[in-house]
Amino acid sequence: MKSRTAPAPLAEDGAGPLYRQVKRELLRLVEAGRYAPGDTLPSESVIAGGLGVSIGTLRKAVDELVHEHVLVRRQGKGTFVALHTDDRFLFHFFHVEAREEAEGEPPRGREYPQVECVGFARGRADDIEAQALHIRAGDAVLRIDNRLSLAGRPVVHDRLVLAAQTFRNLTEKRFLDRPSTVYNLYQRDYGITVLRARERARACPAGSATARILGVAPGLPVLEVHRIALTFGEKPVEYRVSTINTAGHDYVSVLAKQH
Amino acid sequence: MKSRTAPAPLAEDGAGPLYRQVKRELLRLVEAGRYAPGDTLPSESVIAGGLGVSIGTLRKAVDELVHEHVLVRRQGKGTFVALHTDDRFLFHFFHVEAREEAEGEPPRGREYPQVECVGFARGRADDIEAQALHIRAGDAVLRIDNRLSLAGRPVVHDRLVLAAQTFRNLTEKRFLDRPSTVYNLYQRDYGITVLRARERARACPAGSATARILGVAPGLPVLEVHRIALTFGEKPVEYRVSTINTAGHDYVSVLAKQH
DNA sequence: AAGTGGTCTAGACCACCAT
DNA sequence: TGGTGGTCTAGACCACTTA
Repeated sequence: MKSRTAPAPLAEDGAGPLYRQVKRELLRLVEAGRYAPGDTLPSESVIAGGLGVSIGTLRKAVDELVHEHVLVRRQGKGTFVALHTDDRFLFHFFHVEAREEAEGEPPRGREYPQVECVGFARGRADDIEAQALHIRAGDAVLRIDNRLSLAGRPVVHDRLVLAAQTFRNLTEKRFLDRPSTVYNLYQRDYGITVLRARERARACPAGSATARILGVAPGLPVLEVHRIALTFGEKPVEYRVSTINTAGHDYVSVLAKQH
Repeated sequence: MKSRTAPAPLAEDGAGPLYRQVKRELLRLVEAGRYAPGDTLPSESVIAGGLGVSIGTLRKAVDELVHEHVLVRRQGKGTFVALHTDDRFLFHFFHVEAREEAEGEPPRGREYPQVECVGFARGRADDIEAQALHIRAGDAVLRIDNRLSLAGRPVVHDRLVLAAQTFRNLTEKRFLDRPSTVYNLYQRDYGITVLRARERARACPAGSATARILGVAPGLPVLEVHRIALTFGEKPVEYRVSTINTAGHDYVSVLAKQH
């Protein structure tokens, strides 16, 4: 969809540099759904004119939003509100990779996990879930269990916990029928864009449920990753516990700058 | 130290946008030691003039280098080659945090680890170490074992493996007498700046050596983090295996943008 | 050819720091 | 007070996409 109308001029309340005010204003428009995921924004000169700032200032604001994956620029085409359909986004949040065994192993690069839903239940939040999702203990939640396989072998057990109030009418069928990733579902059906996530990892012995799902012996050391996915305003959207069989795979991360 | 002289004009070979060429040139000067860690660079207008580009273009190049932690800007003072003494850098590479136990727990924020050297030995690289450090199996290496404690309790066993050829004359005494972090030692004494690192984590049972160092039962699930620290040109500098007792602590990471 | 983002420039002014 | 980086502007031109 195309958003043709330019935004109204900035209010005068502005704290800090002008380009930050512009950035906050754009963020506000995206958050409010004025510009929806996938939309083409008005051209830079139109936005700049509408807000009453120079194009250089507008560009600096957009630069930061692009860097934060809120917007995407494509030369010659326009500026878009980021969509969670690209492969790029999948690997932004999926960090499990096969370990290169011997030397002669071909570096197969990143692999798509095959996802299989093995549980979909409604329940009441326990203390930990409530704290993670900023809801009250006892509030209604959805608990979804998935098995992720790489090269045909089960490697990860994901348990997703969602506030039922946020994801109204989310049924197992709707969940299974999603065309793309889970985060794409959140965005497309609930207007929720996952911007970033906090993760904490620890080693622990496999519990019986996980052991069954992954096909390993109970008590085997596995990696448990607790993730809280956040949207605008640091609001928690999803609490996820990933249990990873690290016998042949690693949890991978890169520290500091990529370029 | 102050670097007063402006760089020479850019060669004409330039591929890509001008600001990238400028960035490469500045990077080259830092790499070559022309601007050393801690140095004040010439002012932006002087550099821009020397290179024959506008100040805006120079600033865009510096922007990227600041973002990659190669340079640091301080308003009113100047632009500096980044030093690895700031606390900021410590936590850039130290990602272990106490788990908040119950609700009433005070959020103590990040804690400095207390480091204790428990081993310093010379040896020959095995296949894995050689591959990690881009040297040949059998080449001379240093192996340093440290115990890291948080709030007085041993939590991490670090084994550092370094190519002896890169770190000539590094003795146990010199290592112990370092004034600051290990990465600061690399930079100050060997001119090696660690820019980024790749890490791979997995769960496994504690080996006997680690169990002894951490004071846990052998076989307890622990988190093993394999890190390769890189300097300019993606050159590996250090191979480090951190073994973490995750009974009361987590390995923490943030995905996607921080701002 | 027209419209978009990407680069580059030149200059004015502000905010901060040292002296 | 003078020098530094930080912000903002206005305009020219380039590179890419679409029609």
